[in-house]
Amino acid sequence: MCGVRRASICDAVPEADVARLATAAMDGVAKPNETIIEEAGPATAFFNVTSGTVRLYKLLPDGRRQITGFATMGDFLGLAASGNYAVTAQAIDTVRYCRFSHARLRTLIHDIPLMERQLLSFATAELATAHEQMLLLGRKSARERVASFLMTRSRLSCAHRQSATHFILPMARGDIADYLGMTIETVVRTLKKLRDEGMIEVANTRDVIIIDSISLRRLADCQAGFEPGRG
Amino acid sequence: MCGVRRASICDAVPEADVARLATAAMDGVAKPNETIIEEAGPATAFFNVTSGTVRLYKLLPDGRRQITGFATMGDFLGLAASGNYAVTAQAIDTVRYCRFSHARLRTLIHDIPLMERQLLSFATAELATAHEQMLLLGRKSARERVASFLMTRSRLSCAHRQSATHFILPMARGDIADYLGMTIETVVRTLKKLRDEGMIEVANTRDVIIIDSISLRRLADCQAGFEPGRG
DNA sequence: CGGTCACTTGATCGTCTTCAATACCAGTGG
DNA sequence: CCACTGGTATTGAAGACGATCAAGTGACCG
Repeated sequence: MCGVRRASICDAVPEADVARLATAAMDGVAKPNETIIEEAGPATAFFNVTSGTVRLYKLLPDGRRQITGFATMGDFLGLAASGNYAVTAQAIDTVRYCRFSHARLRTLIHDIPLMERQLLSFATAELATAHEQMLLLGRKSARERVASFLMTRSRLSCAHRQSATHFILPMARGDIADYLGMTIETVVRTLKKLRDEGMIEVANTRDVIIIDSISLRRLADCQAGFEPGRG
Repeated sequence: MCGVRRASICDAVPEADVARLATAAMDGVAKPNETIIEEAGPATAFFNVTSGTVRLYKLLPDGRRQITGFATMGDFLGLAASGNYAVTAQAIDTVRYCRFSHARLRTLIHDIPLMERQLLSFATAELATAHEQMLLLGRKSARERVASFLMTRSRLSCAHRQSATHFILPMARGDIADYLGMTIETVVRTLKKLRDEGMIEVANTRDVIIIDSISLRRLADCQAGFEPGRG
């Protein structure tokens, strides 16, 4: 019995089918920095995160890393086009999840056709997020990237019924850097600058308070003129 | 009656259902630079490209553009998570397509459940491509980006039953730049350098011949040591 | 305490952008 | 036929943004 009922994939599943879902799922826990799925590894299961935060990333042979996203409660891991996973998924903190083997999921999808629609809907939403991130990586400045990141975290906090102006970052500077396509140093300097300019407050390196959300949003959305003379 | 039979989405549709598909589809043509779907516009239809090349992009308020991908024969446009399109789709050259209204597609999916699986499969493949592009945009150098782009075009040419070493780029330098997250000038200079180094040949700005595919691939995959002293 | 690890800060460097000029090519009309 | 035009491509010079390199700080832990 796992937290599957509260998770996004299963929200649309009729109450009557939840029991059947539960029999197909298996609980699991991953410790910090434990790898849950590995890029290019054979795709044998789907995962549904029930708590904690996961980093999804791809590596280059020389070690350069691009984090393609973070997964939290309700998110879905393991969609694979070919028979192999496209990205590595690694626990940032302690992560709890439900695991569905492909074989079981197949029969499940057969029994609950709505499930497939749910998966398509999830994949499509992910695709839109990926496109947004491509815009960030290809065309935004360091300032704009960090501002966008903070606004996204703020929205996420809000969606989890928590404060939009005060939230805690589960990931370290290095994760943020590899997510935004920059270096740790530039992330630190940019955060410091936003702090000095009075847009945000940062405590204990993980604790963020958004002071001037108007300016921050304008910066994240790349609307000019948030502060004349400092382009 | 459109080229729908040859297109990827419908490949898996039983021959018997093709007729039903055809009744739901409507032919269309887009002239160069004509917009087919618009970012944030209400999503009312799906499109299946049958010939030509489409650029998919997002814009920033100040005009910066990120091309998220190119669509060609067999590709699918218009997957939308919310009720609105995520990216703009614009014809590069003359584009022919099939159009399915959402309403009709819905009944179609009801009739042909396999269709939904096909859509999910397409979306998942797109997602993997997007992740690959995020790695490129966030972590690769200009040289590596251009090499990756050329290798991708080579693979595409190959998949279309044409030469892997000689192909024609349907898009202009500006499109390549906005796809790779760089400027036109840097694209030009990088291509020139690869030409000077004997990896490729370029004629008429659109005609590419890959001379040294080993080195080019090594560069694209970011494996060091392709040419000592010129890192 | 001495160790490690993450974060922060400073100085320097290089890649890519920006700005500007020029070349090129197709189409148009004198 | 040839100037003229508009768009795309190319090349050069200068500058900026962010990366790299290096040092220092602080927290946590054995």
